[in-house]
Amino acid sequence: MQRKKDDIGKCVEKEAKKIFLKKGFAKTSMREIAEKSGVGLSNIYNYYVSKDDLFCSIVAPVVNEFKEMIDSYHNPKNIDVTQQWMPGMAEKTAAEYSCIMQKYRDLLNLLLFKSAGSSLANFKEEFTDEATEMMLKYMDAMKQIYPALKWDFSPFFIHINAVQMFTLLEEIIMHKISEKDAEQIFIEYVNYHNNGWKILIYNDL
Amino acid sequence: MQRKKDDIGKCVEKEAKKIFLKKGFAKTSMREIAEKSGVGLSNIYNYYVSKDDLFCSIVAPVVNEFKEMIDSYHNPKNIDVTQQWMPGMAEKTAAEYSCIMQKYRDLLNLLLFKSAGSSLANFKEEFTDEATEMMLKYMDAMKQIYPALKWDFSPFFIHINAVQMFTLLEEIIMHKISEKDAEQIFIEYVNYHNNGWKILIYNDL
Amino acid sequence: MQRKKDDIGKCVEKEAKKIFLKKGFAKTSMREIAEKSGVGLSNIYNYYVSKDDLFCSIVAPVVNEFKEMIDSYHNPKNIDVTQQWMPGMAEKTAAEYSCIMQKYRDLLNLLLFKSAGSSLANFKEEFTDEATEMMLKYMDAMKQIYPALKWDFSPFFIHINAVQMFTLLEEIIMHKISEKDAEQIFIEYVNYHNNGWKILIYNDL
Amino acid sequence: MQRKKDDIGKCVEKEAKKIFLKKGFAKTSMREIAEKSGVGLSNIYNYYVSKDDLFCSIVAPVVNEFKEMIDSYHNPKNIDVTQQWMPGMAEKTAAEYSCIMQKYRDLLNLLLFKSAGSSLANFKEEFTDEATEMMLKYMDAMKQIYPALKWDFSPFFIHINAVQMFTLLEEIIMHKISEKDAEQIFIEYVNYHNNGWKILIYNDL
DNA sequence: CATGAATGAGAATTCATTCAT
DNA sequence: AATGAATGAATTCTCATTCAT
Repeated sequence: MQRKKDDIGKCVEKEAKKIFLKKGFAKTSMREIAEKSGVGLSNIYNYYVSKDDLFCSIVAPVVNEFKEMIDSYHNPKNIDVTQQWMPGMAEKTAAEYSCIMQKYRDLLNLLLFKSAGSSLANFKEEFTDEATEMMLKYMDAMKQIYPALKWDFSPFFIHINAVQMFTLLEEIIMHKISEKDAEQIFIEYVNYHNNGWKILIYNDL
Repeated sequence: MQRKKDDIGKCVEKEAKKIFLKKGFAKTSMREIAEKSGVGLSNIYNYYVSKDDLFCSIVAPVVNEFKEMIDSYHNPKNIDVTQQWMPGMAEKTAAEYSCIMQKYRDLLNLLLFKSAGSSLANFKEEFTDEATEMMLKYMDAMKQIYPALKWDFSPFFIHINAVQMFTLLEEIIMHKISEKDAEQIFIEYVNYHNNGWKILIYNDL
Repeated sequence: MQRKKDDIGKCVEKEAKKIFLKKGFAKTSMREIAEKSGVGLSNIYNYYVSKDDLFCSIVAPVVNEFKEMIDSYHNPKNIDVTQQWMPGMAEKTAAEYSCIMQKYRDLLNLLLFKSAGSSLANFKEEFTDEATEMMLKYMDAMKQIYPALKWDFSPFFIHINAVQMFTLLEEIIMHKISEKDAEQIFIEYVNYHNNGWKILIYNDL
Repeated sequence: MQRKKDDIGKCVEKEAKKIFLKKGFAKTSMREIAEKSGVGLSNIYNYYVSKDDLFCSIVAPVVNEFKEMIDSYHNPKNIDVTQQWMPGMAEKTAAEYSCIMQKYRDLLNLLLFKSAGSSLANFKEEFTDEATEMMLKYMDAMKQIYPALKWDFSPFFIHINAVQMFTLLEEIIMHKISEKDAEQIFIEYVNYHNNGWKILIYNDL
């Protein structure tokens, strides 16, 4: 009757994921997870500290990707402005989002729509806050290098942009847009906004 | 001990609003509302059919404003295309959102961030779906009048635009942007997007 | 807005009857009665001491008929055995039941099927107990007059007979037998049992 | 503090049975059952899905006996009409009822008198309906074999007979007739009615 | 006679989590 | 690692009835 540790973990997470997706974090009970996964209710607590811990474990891969995304921007060589001009950065970002969505559509669904009640309920907000700070630093760096251009955007404006990226993800998930269509949408979205950015940056010229 | 009907209603709603704002719908208990408002728990049920009913009552004003917004667009004279050119429409819409946000910032907060678990949990989605259908009809009408221009946008694209309007509201609320700043943001937002629209509509010319 | 006393009473009872019939005593709430009848909930208590009192009032006519039935048997002239031979008595009884059912089918429905939870929940039992005692006395009297015949029936046997009369009523009500068919059934029933009685009474002869 | 599963089950059911018997299903609270049985209120829900489930579990044995009774009649060899003449059938049926009553007097009491409010509230009606259908089929079969005799009884008449069997049970239970007396009563009852049936079946001859 | 406000006890059920084994 | 038993606080909601006006 004893399965291997990994086996149990995978099994519980797999079933829990299904139920979380259907009912959301708050309305999912540990009991149901136990029953559906065939693992003893109390045994689950040998693997996960709490319901929240279980949820976080499930959703960890996508959360980590986002964290790595942030980290990569902290790495100085990634802001080598001579290499990485603003629009290029937008493109890169969009590509990353797109990639994440392809790999983790379900988990994103969980994270963005089903996490109410969990400790990740505010993930979007927290992440975009960080991303905003990041971006502001980047802008500052750029200002040193191209002082002639306009780099003074309000934090709020930057934040909005970060969030709207998520909005895009949310819409694609919610309307079950196919991967192929989604890719196209990302490209269009970036083009659309790159024009916007360019106009703003070269503003007074 | 007997207060007037209005008194009770106001009192309960006022306290409930506070707690809903702090904890969200799901994590707020009727018990607490009763205690904080000084109204007997069971007595509340003489005024509101259920916790959900109470929440909806509190949030009704802003919900109604949105409904009226939709209704006004159903009224043919509001889509008098000869009078109401696309960008103008966007401006009008933005003004309406801005106005709603000024009047009902707290209620919007409830509706957009704290409604998980209630029957209004999907308000944003439902409203933007309706708004999208509305817009598509408008586009159709325009096509009859200006057949040379491009009016074929995908429902998804339209929907995104509707949702991003909400994203803007959400950001303003969440970051506690002052009314004055918010107004400015709305104007900039509309300008920014009007340019986008124009380019798209006059596309092939 | 003020209706006459009678008016209110009738109105409340009429609506209450409907609801009691649909849901039974226990699952009917005074609130619903108040709402459906358009009479203020607390005002109902000016007319009826309690929910139970209301139920009893509604059902009073049929209860009284049964009481009168009992009383009439207490009246010595109704047991004038020279006039009223056993089978005749059965017939008379059946006729009475039939008559009651014709006049009060709804109330019987209430009394027999919907009274659980009220003070009349055990009406059938209580009535048949009384009827049984009655009958035993009658048998005793008969024994004085026709000592040659067999009059020694167990109380239980008598009781069964009384109850089965109710069973008949219950079936007719539950299966919504038409008045006409019901009448025929009563006649057949009595004939069937009269034969039974005769055989038993003349047993050893 | 931990008892074995069986222990708990038995203990809860035993106490619940007592209370149900005293107060009836509707007026019995899970609270009281928990207190009296010394089992934590919420713990009961680890064994029984609901109050109704608990009640049904208690009463299951007798319900099953009735189900088996029905099933046995569905088995063709049990309606081997050459072997099983009508009166014999009646006798067999009575014997079965008698047997059930001997084994499950308390549970019958619950089922017939205390089940109001539970999902078994209409057990008698539902069972007799089924039994009636059964009997009608049997009559049809008999008609093929003994076409000269009268087999055309109205469903209602058949139903009455089925119900009266229950009435008998009810009376025996309610008046706490001893097992011995009850047996005698069943025999007399069957004899009494067998005569009735014979007369009816050979009616026109 | 009528009303709206109020009450307070009580209902079933849920749930995440812990504990002893 | 695994299990079944146990917990206890919490939850929404119901209801007959009373009271002040």
